[in-house]
Amino acid sequence: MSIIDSIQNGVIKGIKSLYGADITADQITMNSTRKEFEGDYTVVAFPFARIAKKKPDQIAEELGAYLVGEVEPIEQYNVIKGFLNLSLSHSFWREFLAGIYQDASYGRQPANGQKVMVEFSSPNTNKPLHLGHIRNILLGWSASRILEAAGYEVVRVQIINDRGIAICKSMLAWQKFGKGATPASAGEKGDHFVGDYYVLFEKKLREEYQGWQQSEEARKLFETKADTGQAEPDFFKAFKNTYFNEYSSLGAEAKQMLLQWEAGDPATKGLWKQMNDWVYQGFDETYKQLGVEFDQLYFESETYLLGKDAVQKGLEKGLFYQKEDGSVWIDLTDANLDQKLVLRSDGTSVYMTQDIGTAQKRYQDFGVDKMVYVVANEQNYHFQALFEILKRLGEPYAHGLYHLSYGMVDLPTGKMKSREGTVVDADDLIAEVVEEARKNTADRDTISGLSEKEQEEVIRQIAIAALKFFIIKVQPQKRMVFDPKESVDLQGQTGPYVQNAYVRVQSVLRKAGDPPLDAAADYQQLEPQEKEMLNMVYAFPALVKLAAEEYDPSGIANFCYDLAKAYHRFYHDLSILNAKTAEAKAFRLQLSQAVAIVLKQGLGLLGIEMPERM
RNA sequence: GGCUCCGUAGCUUAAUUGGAUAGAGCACCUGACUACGGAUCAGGAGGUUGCAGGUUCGAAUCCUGCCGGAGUCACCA
Repeated sequence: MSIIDSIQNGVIKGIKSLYGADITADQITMNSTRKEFEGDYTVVAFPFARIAKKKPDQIAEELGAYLVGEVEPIEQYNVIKGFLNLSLSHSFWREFLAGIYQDASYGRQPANGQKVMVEFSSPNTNKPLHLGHIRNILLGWSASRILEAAGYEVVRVQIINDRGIAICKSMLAWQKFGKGATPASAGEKGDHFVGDYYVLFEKKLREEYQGWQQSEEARKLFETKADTGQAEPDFFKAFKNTYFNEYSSLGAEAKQMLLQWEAGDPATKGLWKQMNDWVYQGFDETYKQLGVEFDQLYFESETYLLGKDAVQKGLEKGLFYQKEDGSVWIDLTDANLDQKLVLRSDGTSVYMTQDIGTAQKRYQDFGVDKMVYVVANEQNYHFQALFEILKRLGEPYAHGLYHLSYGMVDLPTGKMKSREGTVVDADDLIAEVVEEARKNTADRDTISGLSEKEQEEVIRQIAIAALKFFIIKVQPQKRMVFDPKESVDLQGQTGPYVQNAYVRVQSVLRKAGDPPLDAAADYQQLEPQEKEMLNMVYAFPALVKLAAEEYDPSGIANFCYDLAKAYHRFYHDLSILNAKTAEAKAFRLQLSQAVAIVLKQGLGLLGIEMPERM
């Protein structure tokens, strides 16, 4: 039983014995004592005023006296304006520390027998990954690590959007203009290579469209179809989609290619497979840089027809209804949602159909209890509807569905727009932070003893830490501003700052050798800096649990920063190896080890590695 | 327009889920050990928590109404 539970039980008993009232644990407001006051935990007495019919100060006083006698580790208390601050005995903290300072898995919960699937990244195959994907990937990866630490078995998946008109555009452009080039011959990463042909297609289409606008046909259309007063450029801007679908020869060719793909034409399929393979090789490099991997990939080309059976069954059960034109719908208005289409009038699937089918397939494949979808908040509505439908279909995992929704990433200059070329490329960004870390490392003489390969690895760890921490420290649902200049910062509230605290510990431990630390048990007078860290270390496992319940890694990031900060201060204020007594030295070495373990665990949950030197 | 999310120092952001004097970082200014690694530490300045009401012993947090921003309301994905 944790000390928090003990105190709560003590309060319940205390209220009963002092005032004869029954209360429950959730009526107790309790938190860590703020730094400026004496104590470890604080119980707020105000809520009991009504029950006890006394002033909060008096209640706090009486309850404090009761708890000191009742709950063993509580040694003393003080009351300030209705707040009861409780101090635990030094021996409690010494024993706690001795128990965990060598436990490298401290903070991890035992397996809970439940399985959760986390879907993240899920890119299209016609373009390289960008900053938006990075936020998605980092959130997905850290959420999965946190769930693991909370005791779940985790299955990491992505669904790859490998079909459709977009990839056909790249294929067509390559076929027409590529002259047989390959990523190898062009000396380019495969995803960038294929993305360039997508851009080329759009460029050629634009040229074609502009030429067409001068034609007789176009002029006539403008005269007959334009709204009165509509300027010519506005008209043609709005007309672009129709042009692509009905007039463009490039558009017709791309659509023809999509039809051939759907018909299973071997040549088209071959080209499609070739180009997608190039893309995957490119993606894999980026994933490797970011240190993420997946247990299972789902390809849309294999799942896009799923879900029709489910719709058919739902129709028979009366969950769905059919309109006269044959389209199938579900009425979600009583769930505060709309009527949603689940099958087109021509019998083909929509996004929703596919997602229903894919969820069912995943359950068949893995038998998971929960599914987490990491997808940007522009799809909030879609997932509400999807989850509601799966619930009504009676899917066994329906209670465990969660949409980990996150806000868009903006630049200091505003939104990222592919048309304006302001999209931040993932690989460029990674290269930039690595370069910055390299420069900073060169200014110091801290790792020159390592081999070149080891140095390179340390530089990469620092760079990736800066990037990841910068993104993960912001709560997911918030839209965030990403300033590339700040993201490469290695000082202040950053990943490298936290790494540095860990590296300091390692440095001290190397100097200390491996002395026996039994003397720590006789260390009497804990300093405030020490108690502050002990409180944090103690709170870590509960924080991991909370992060898992809320699918939110940002709290872990902020915690790691606070703990690192506390350690840096401690390190500055108090001497470890030259401590005045052997007891103090032993205790501080234990404490340093415990802090290092928590920092390594904590950053590990964010997907950030710890260097031993930096 | 309906629904959803967001609004905290110049900028980027916390706040233990309703608790004490709203806490950090960046940028700016001033300092620190011939000592365990200065990617560090200490100090200064910077706030009407978008605005106005309400609930409460207590509100950045909950409720109502405005203001501002974003997203979404497709037989697209």
